[in-house]
Amino acid sequence: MQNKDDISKKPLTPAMEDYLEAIFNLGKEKRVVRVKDIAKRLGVKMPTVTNMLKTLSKRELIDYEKYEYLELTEKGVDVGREIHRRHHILRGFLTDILNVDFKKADEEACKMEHAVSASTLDRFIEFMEFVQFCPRVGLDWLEYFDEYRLHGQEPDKCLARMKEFAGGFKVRIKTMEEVGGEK
Amino acid sequence: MQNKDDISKKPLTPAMEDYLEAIFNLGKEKRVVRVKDIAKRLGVKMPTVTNMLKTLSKRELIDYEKYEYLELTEKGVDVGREIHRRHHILRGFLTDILNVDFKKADEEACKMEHAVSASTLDRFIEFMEFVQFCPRVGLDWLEYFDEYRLHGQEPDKCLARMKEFAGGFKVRIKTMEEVGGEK
DNA sequence: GAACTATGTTTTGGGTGCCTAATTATCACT
DNA sequence: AGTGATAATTAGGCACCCAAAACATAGTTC
Repeated sequence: MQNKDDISKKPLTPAMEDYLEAIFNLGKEKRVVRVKDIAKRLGVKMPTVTNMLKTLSKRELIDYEKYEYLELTEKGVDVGREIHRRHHILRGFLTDILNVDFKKADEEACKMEHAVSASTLDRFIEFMEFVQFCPRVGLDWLEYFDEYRLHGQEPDKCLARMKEFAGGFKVRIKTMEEVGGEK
Repeated sequence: MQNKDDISKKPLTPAMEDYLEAIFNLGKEKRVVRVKDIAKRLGVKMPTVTNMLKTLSKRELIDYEKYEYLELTEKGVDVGREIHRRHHILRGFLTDILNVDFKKADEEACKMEHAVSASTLDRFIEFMEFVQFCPRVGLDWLEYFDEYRLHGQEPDKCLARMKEFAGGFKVRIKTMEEVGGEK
């Protein structure tokens, strides 16, 4: 009893999560999931996959008999979906907010998804919702960011935009020492 | 010649980067850096540190003779400073933008700092600068985000705030399917 | 039904990163 | 100089992740 519980309580390693995500995604793309496909998707060799499948099977995250098809268990699906969700959210943040190109965003999201806690991930979601939701920043605000990025710090431009729909008001500009810099 | 080059080209592992960052920070805090201090800082045992020091020494990232003081090489300082900078920026993003509490932000920045490329990190910096810099979103905008987080989606409030300094205007609200959601 | 092909598995081994236990070096003090 | 406390190292082992090579299974083709 304690033995079984111990197994299910052990935290998953990042690699396990990657495999479950890959299997989850392949399961949605194809009729059956093959060892070969998993290997290709993750850029590893087939024996490596076989090993991991045995581990995942012991953990009751997949149903798997050798030489047979494999399927995620209910628990496995939960994990796979959660990791896929993280990936999706973080990639969305990188592409939509920070304007990172898709390929790079996809790669980095794949690493970040193991570093970020559930609660912090929620903050990412709330933040992205907020950006879209609050009229003060939503709309074409992100386009301004793009301009800012590409043409350097031009407060006049940003100010001018502001004044288009608001009266003049005081601007407080913090020094950037605390944000960026090692000097 | 090829041998030596190979050594310097191999990418650093996350663990190596953590050690270099720790040594870099300790070097600024104390007169000398001890194995014991590194172990305490990173939450590992002393033999583990000794092992890693040998590795880092082979890579010419530290100068180190056993039982003697250790120092970062020029190359080691560069890496240490860069990692420290990443840590600082990402933690700043988590605390200042997403409102994650310091302790958790510090922990997660420590993992994220190995996942994010230099160029993406620059986007983080630019974004944070932009938030402070552009009067349209700077100022007390982040306080609005906090309210939004804590009291749920209340477009009226956000709209009301907006109207305080701008005339009424149309609001476009995107569905969140693409941002959050697995359903 | 024998050879061929695609796919999956086992065996063996390497690299990293961590640990414990036992050993050795260093320093301060009398 | 000798002794004890502190610091650092060596030795040995475990978990995780990967890969090359040899072997196993099933299906196809002639």
